[in-house]
Amino acid sequence: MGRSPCCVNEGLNRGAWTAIEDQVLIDYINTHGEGKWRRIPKEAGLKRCGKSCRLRWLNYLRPDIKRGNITQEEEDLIIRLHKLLGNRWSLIAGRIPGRTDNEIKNYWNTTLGKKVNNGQDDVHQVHLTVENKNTKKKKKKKYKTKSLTTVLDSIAAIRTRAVRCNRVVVTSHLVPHPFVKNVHGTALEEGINNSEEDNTITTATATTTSPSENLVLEFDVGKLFNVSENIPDSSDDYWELYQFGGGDKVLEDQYGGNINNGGGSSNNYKWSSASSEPILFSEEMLKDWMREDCFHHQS
DNA sequence: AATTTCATCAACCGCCCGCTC
DNA sequence: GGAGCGGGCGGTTGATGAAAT
Repeated sequence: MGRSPCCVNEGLNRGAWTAIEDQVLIDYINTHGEGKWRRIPKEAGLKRCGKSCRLRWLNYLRPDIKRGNITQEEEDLIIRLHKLLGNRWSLIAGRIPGRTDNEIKNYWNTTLGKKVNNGQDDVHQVHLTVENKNTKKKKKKKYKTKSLTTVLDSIAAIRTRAVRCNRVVVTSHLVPHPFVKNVHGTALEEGINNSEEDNTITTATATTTSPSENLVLEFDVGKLFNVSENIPDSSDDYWELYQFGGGDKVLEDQYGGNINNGGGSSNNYKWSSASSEPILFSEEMLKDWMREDCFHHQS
């Protein structure tokens, strides 16, 4: 049995919202509050899908939405958050007061994606010849810049949803990198040194039968990112973002975790969902993340 | 001035997840 | 345990105005 549609489309208005519709929605939500979106069209007398009402409210009508151009500070933050979180626009928007995920996503796709693109090397400078729908009648092809997401997708599979990352595949040509060497030393060929004294990643194990094969890292992300014990160094990016976003409380809210920050020894921090599939990262992301200055090496 | 191309962004679409029954 | 619902999310589309030709 298929999934029932979110609403009956017949007789519903589509496209841009009118000022009257906006006012009806605002009045209704001011009286009854947010939520129960599917009830709203019926009860407020709007000829709109409940989802459409939700979107209109969240992206446009909400009183706390900030209007106007994205500032330089916000832009920097978006870039850094995107580096950290990928295309998880709602999470990024959650760290930027007054901005919506839709707005940030649009801003990225139209402006920042290109900016960041221009600062990268050739792998991002991919152009595709595609037929533009608007010019179809002219039988003319033009170049259209692919979105960064699409470009990255063409390089490797990227899981953008919040997942429990417990296995990472590092392609063979990236394995002899300082990060891997520093963390695992000669363990690549001899088996991973899993002692707690000398490894930053103390809970990781890795398997490979020869140096030419892809390295599969398996680890317990809960232990790896035990925020109560391994608070990042105040000099690194993550710590800044962590502080900006409100620290433990935000992680708890966003990931549904239960963070023990009271000095106890238990680690019950959890991620929102689990997957046993390995996560593949693009070469560019791996290179960037493996920069020496990305890691705080414990002495 | 007219036409074409480009940039922007609100809105839509389809998928996913958590919750309830 | 599974079906269905409600809500959330990210990707994509299309209308519109600006800029270029």
